[in-house]
Amino acid sequence: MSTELPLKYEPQTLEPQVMERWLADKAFAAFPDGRDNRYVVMMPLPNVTGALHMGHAMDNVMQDLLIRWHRMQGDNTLWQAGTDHAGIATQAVVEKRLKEIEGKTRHDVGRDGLVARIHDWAAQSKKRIVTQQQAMGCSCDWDRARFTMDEVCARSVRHTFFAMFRDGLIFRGNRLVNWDCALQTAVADDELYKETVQGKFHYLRYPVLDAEPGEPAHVLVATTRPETMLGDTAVAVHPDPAGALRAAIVEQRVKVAQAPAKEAAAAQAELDRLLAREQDVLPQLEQIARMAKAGRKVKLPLVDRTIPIVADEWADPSLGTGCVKITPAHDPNDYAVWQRHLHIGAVNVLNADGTISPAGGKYKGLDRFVARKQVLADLQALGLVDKIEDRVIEIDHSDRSKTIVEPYLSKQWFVRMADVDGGVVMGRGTKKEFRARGLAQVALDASAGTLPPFADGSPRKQVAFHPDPERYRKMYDQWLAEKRDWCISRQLWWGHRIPVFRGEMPAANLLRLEPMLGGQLQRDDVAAWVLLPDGLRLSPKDAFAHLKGPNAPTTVEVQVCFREASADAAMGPILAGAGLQLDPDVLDTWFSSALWPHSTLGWPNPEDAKVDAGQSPLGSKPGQPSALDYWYPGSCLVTGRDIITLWVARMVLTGLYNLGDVPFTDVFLHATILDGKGERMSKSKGNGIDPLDIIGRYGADALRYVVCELQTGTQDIRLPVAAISPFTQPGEPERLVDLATAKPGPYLGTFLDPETRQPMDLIGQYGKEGITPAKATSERFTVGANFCNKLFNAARFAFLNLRGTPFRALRVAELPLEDRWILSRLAAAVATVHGHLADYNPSAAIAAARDFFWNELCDWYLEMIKPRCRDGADAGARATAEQVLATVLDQTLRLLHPFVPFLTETLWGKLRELAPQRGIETPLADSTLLVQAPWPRTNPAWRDAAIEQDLVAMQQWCVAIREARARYQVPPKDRLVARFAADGDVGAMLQRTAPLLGHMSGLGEVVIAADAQRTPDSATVVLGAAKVFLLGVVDLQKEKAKLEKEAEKLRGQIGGIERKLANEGFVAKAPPAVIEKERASLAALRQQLAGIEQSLRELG
RNA sequence: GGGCGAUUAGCUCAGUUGGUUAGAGCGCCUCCCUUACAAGGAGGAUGUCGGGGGUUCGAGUCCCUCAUCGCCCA
Repeated sequence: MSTELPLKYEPQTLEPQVMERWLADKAFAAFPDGRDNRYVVMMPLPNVTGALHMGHAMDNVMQDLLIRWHRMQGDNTLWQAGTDHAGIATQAVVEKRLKEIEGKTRHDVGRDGLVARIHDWAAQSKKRIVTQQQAMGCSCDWDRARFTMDEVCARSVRHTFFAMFRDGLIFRGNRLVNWDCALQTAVADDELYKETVQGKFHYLRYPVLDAEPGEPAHVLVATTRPETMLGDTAVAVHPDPAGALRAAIVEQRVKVAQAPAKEAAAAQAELDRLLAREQDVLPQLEQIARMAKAGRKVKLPLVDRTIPIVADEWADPSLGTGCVKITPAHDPNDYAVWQRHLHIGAVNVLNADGTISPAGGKYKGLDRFVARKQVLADLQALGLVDKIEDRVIEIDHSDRSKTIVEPYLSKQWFVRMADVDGGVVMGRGTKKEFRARGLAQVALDASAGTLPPFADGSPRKQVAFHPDPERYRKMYDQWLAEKRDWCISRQLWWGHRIPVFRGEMPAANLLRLEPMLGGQLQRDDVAAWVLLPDGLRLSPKDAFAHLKGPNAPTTVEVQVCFREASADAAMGPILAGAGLQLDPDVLDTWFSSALWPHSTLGWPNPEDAKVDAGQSPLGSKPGQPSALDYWYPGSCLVTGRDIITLWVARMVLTGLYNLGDVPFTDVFLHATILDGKGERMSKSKGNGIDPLDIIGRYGADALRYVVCELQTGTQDIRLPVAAISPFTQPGEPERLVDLATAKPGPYLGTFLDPETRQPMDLIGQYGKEGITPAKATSERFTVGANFCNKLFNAARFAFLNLRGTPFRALRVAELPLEDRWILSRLAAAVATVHGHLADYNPSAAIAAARDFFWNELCDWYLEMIKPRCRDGADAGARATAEQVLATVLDQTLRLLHPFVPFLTETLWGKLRELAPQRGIETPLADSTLLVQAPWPRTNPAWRDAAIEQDLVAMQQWCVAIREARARYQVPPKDRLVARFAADGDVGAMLQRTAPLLGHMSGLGEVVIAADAQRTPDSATVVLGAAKVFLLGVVDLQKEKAKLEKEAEKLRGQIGGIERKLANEGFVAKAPPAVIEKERASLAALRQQLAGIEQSLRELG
């Protein structure tokens, strides 16, 4: 470290120097060694879509806090860094730019071309992210950074897919997805947003086939999307319309009875409507329900299909026509009806681009919105449109393309989460192998602690959540308990391609291949399945047998997967000859992220994992285990609540599946960062602010301090954010624009400056559009900057007084009072901070550290030793003060280092120069860099309850005297004469602390005597049973008013306790200890009141 | 619609198993540029603990209910 400390605290120059030093020294690098105590944190990999925001800052700071804390405790500590390729998000960003800048679509540049461009984008993003993380002080092992698409991770993905495919856990099936017709891909639920639009509700008539006398000629249904009728496969009616309607009426009656006045009319109107339906609609519904039971059918117009009427509770007799058209391929609820009535089938009438498919008959090829008009016109011409109503509807839109998404039935790949007959082998081939019922179940067992023990009988580790174990475990368990299959395919080009060759072929062809394939299929690096047209999936062996049997189908689908990616190129052409093609889809990003805790360590084989040039190898060395053997399972996953299901659960189950062990034992769920409006910060909302903006203004330590302070428990954090207006003139004062109230600008992430009405760009993406960039700030961070400034100056004070005095072995018992006190408080603070960190409570930890440093070390200790540090003071006393000061500063810097690493590291270097050996009885263990120095340990011998008690009492007197000085406006430099009227314990305490008390409260002369007398011009301060008279300051009126006020307050408190003690119930039922406590405090308060009343009498 | 949570000082948040008249930081008011620090020091003011009901000798804390807000899942 540089030996010269600047005069002022300047994080902007200091922090980069410190990080440079850490990186040059490879201070964060981890290597397996002989230590058994390990600490491993796998960074929740940020995605390469763009830059990090404050939510990531929270995540990274929490991890760095734990990592630095454990590193200092001597654990072999690995913080695994890296990034996620984030399939759809990244592809969408790059496609958007391609369109904007070059006017091209992905089809123009082709699959390889697009992927190459995304790689370029990802490389830039990764660089930016690392810059941000290093600026925040993240102490990751940068030589091990991974990317979910690099060779090491890709091999893990491949081997995992292969194993699950071989085990029958991965399969291809039907699924209703949200289809983005513009991007031509499925989008996830969290990539949707709803928009309310003015739409229409169309009532359509479907003619009843062979209507019998008395039966309606038509069934009336209603829809907002008439073109979907082309895909209808049934019409549904409630099986018991009368009962259901009756139930609705009863429920509504209750609502009417309970409705508050302002809602009464609306509730009554709804009840009236339901009652009317009993007359108007119900009779016909009853009849249709009977028809459904009789298996009657209707004729679907335009496509001339005959479809059944089914009885299903989805059809609500209190809504619409009471009957519902069922389009399983294009509506989630209808899909559910299909699952209950499989015989009705499903007809997909859309192509991937949103045009009508051949199943739509003569509408084939029309865009869905064109088809909508055409279908409606044709139905009208046939007189089958009953009426059309205006209606406000909410429609899902794709966040990526901003277009309306369509529910769309498509074939997707899934991981089976449910239990499997015969179970699933976990950790196959490892020493930890065991059998589980299914993937979801094994993850449930991990949180419940019900995983089977290891072969040697020792318990398998489990997963615990913090800081609210029950709440978070419930979230995790409830999601997993559904055991819903995990859809892992995405219709994208960016990602890990699904490594399955598949295609249909005549059964005869397959049989002809049997002699050739027989041997191949015995190999353990090839897996294949044969699917029969009815969906039955058979192993090749069973398939050959089946195809030779009596009910053999004519065509089958064959799926083949190789364990090694290299086999694809070799086998691809051969398989193509048999009609098998590599599946075009890619895997869900979460599939590769789920493997992160072991893929990064080189699974399946760290010995030959191909890391990048210059990176730390993952394999074993003579006498040292591989990275995987040494660091798996890891320790703690630090992430946000929203990711519990998406990620935590999946990491647990893949870890167990591949390695037979959990990926980590603890999950720390930190708060979500919200903006000033209380909305979650996110890239897609454009309200995320760049930590670098904050760091540039306040410093990384200030950012970290505040982020730690904000992390209290389970409470989400509101962070009001302002823009620094870029439209002020030079010389004009800075103007902050509150983004919670500022009007939004033309693009996401832009706002209007209220003064100039000009737009500002807060996310730095609209330079091309000519929008002025603006930096964000939040005044919350001044607290952190102030703290750092205080620390800097306190250390500077110490440095001014440290003169390289050599270490001497001191005996604590012989030290002056203030030294013994600060050592006692230090020991307490170390224990408290450590305890709060162990409880995953950074806010309480930093508050405790701050309280010690500021309220005890700075406010009292540094002031108390000033007399000893002055020139001319006793040399021995001064040397002792220096040694204690150096020791306390040493321990304080260590204690604060995980929170504010840059500043503490800087001060550490200077401290080591000025006090090369620190310690009291013996020298403390030293380290060149603080980042690698040992964490302070509580020295129980330093704790001294009696001295702490004395000092607390002394401080109370001091504050009371200062308050009197403030009240009488005694100038700070005036030394007062004080007469303490005290004896017994209080008198003894005052005797012991008199010199300190005198110094700290500006007393010139101190008298302590049981019979001390006031002078007429004395101010009186009463504390408990004792008083002090401050001579020569009094203003009689002020003095009386003050004493009256104190007396009044005491009378109030006494009254409260007296009432409580007079309450028979309290005395009878409260625990004796509580009653005793009340009696004691009553006595003390009465004594104090008596003292004040006496003083009042003396004043006349 | 189902689940999980939140609502405490002007702002952002603490408040452990129910137990004196509820705390912190920021902001605010008064005084002080005292030789580490004005990004500081000394002192001070500030609350119907979202509304209503209940349990209890005693409720910010436990229960019910309503309102508002957030997150996850459908």
